[in-house]
Amino acid sequence: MPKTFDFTEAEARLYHWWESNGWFKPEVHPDADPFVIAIPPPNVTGALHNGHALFVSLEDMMIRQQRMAGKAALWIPGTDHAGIATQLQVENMLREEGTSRKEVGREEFLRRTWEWKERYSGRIQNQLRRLGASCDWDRERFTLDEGLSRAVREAFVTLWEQGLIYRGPRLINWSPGLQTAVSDLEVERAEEEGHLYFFTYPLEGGGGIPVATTRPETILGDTAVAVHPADERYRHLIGRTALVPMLNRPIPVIADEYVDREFGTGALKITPGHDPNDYEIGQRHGLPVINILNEDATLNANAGRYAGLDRFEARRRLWADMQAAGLTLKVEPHRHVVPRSQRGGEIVEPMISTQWFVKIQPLAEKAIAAVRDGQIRIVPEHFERVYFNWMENIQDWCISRQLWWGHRIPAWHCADCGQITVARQDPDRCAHCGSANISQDPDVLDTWFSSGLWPFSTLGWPEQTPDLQRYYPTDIMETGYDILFFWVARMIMMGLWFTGQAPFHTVYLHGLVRDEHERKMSKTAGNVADPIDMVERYGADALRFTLLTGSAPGNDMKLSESRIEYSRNFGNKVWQMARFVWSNLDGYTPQPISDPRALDLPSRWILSRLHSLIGSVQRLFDTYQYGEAGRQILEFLWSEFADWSIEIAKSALYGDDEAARQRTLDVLVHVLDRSLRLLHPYMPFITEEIWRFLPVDERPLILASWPGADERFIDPEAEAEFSILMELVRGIRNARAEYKVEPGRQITALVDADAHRGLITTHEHVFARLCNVGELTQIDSGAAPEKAAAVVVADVAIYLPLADLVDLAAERARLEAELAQINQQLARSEALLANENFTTRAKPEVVQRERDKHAALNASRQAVLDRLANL
RNA sequence: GGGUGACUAGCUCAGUUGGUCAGAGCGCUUCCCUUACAAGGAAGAGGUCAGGGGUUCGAGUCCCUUGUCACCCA
Repeated sequence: MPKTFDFTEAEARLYHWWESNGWFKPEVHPDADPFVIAIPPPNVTGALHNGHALFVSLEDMMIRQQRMAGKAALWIPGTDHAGIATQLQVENMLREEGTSRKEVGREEFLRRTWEWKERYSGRIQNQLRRLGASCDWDRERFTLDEGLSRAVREAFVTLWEQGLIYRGPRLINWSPGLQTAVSDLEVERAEEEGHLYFFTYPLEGGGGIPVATTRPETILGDTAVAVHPADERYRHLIGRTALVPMLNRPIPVIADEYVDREFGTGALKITPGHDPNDYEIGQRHGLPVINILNEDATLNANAGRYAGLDRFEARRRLWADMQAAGLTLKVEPHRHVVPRSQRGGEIVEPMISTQWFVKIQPLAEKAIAAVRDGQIRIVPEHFERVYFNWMENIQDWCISRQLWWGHRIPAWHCADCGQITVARQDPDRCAHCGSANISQDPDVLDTWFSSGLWPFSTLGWPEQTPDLQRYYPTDIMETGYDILFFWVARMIMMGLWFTGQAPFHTVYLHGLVRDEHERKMSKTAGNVADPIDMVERYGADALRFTLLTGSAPGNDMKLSESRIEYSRNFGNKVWQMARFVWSNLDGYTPQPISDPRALDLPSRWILSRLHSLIGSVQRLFDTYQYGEAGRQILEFLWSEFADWSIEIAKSALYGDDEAARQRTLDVLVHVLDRSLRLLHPYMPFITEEIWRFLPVDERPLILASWPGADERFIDPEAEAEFSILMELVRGIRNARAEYKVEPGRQITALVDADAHRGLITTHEHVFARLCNVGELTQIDSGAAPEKAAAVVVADVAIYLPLADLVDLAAERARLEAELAQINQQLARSEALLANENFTTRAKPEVVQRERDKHAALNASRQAVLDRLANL
């Protein structure tokens, strides 16, 4: 084995080896139960950032573990066409070329976008490979693939036929920058500094009502002024007619309890065409709806002389004119919520527009029920409440986008009869009047409409393909909580609706990876870090292990480089452990361990620890606690196997007893073997590379079986006995450090061990190796010399005669401190045991453990007291 | 307004069947290049687990409440 692991070289080689042998495919276990994850498809023209690296690590870990557990593990990779994001990129490119999408036309634009897609789609595949993703590349999908497009069409037509898709004018969110409608979810609202404009709404026949607004230009679209019916100030004005400033359009003064008497002037201008609340009020009162905006957010003819002006320019001009007309009162600074486009960042305008909608209620009901009755489980559980909270207040989904990049809506408008034909096959005639004068709707579907079908469209739906039959429903949907509504909820709704089955039984939501300023990774924030940078510096295993152990499900994490470095160091540590074992394998033939009870104490101890670890890891995996499992594996390997087992094993390995050597190697290899299996889903590369050097299994580690805990190795007695040895070693090391004994200086020790005399004499080599004690001599109680440091554990007292170093006063102080500590613990223990409620109601093993502890403490206390008396 | 989460060592964070759970990394102090590993080893210092109340024999761990912060939805 090389002295260190060259991850750069090995990662590429191993990945190719795995992939070219078809080991990422579920067919490696043709008859097994499947285990399926559909990847959350990243934007095809994007690049993966550290947030993506987290999901890749998690999903690959799940897939690898299940594959080792014998499942037909299938991880379906793929990408999303990401309508708005991609179109924006291509439009930017065109702008740089001095042209625009409207200039080049739809066909040319799409050609250019496909070109763009081809150029960038390889980037994500490469990144996934670099991270070690063991996905089945033969089953890779893209949302605009022919098959997936068929699925989209089938879904759309079905919903239309079921009366669940409708088209009509509604108040929607209009993004003037993107020139498309966007869904509620694609609008981000934040408080911003703005102004509150106070003015007088003139009344026909004289007088006026003071009104306040944050968007004066919307005055031009007002169709009423509302006051609270119980407001004494304005009550008498209800029923009168107001005149829209500058336009002199007459509108009624109405009464509505929605009006907040405390806000502004207590009177509210109503603009149903450009405000959701006003729209509601307008509906209640049968008010007309006036749209004053063009698609680019300039004002239209309804704005009279302001037509053609940009919305903000119109605001200034109108206000100036109103000022000149003496209608304005004051302008105050005001914090208010401003809706902005999630993608473009510009202010979104509520606007009346004819769009396509999904009547979502019937779908949502099924989706709520599926989680409610446990068909689908969300991890961590508290997100179920978040899910219900949203689902129960869900609004119809605006699915049309005025974009070109996406699935074109399969609807044709008839120029003759005005009817709509929705069809699975492109029609050439109107289904209603037979006219050939039809044209396809120009809009495309919201990207999430196709993503919602992902778990089954990737497997061939609507065709009943063998893959669909074998691998659907999938098992786990692992993704970030930030797209719970965008995507997960819609997959659940559409999965249930179209396949009659929940698309997965578990939703595992990971937290967000944030940068050092705790910002979410996003292209707009410009803080995206390419995970490959870290892979190149520390290796994929280090990054993966860090991401997997650094956070709890649903919790955000800050990715710190020092943590990645530590993971890299851990990988190296594992490599060195393996190299040590490997270097002792000359002439060794592995033997299974047949009788654990025949082994020495350190062996029984580490085997017991290992198998309890295996059990613990299994329990943690079963409850999705991957981080904790990973940390326990590290803790075991580093703090138990390396620090104790390997060190102690050296005595046998360097000795002359061939049988002992064989037994020791059997144990080391056994532990290493199982540990590598446990670690492989976390650190696939280094573990696979080590595996190749060990005489353990013919199969590659990626296909090796997942270990199970073997009860025969669980040995609480050995663990208890060995912990005494550990405590003694630590005590001696501590005493040596306190008395500043040079590490290289071998010392002798006198032992006064009561019942544990045998334990000490049998393990002299342990003390020799771990704390450099050359010779252990048994002595009678009280026979220790004065000038010696005492180390006490249970009924064992070890004296280190450090004549020239031991200062009696210091030693007394040391022992006094220890006594105080023992007394403290003893007091707690005694109080507990004296409590009848505890001894009768606590679990027996807990009580027994407390009794053992109490006995040991008592023994220690007596020994320390004796020693103090003798000093 | 509705909902969710966080508050644990100087910093970043683990701690999900309630009983060695008071931990890890980094940082800090003191030693050691001991033939697997200085990407390492050994020994330490450091926290009344935000405040209060409750359930329990026993609570960072469950319940209520207060405070601060963050996020989501309207």
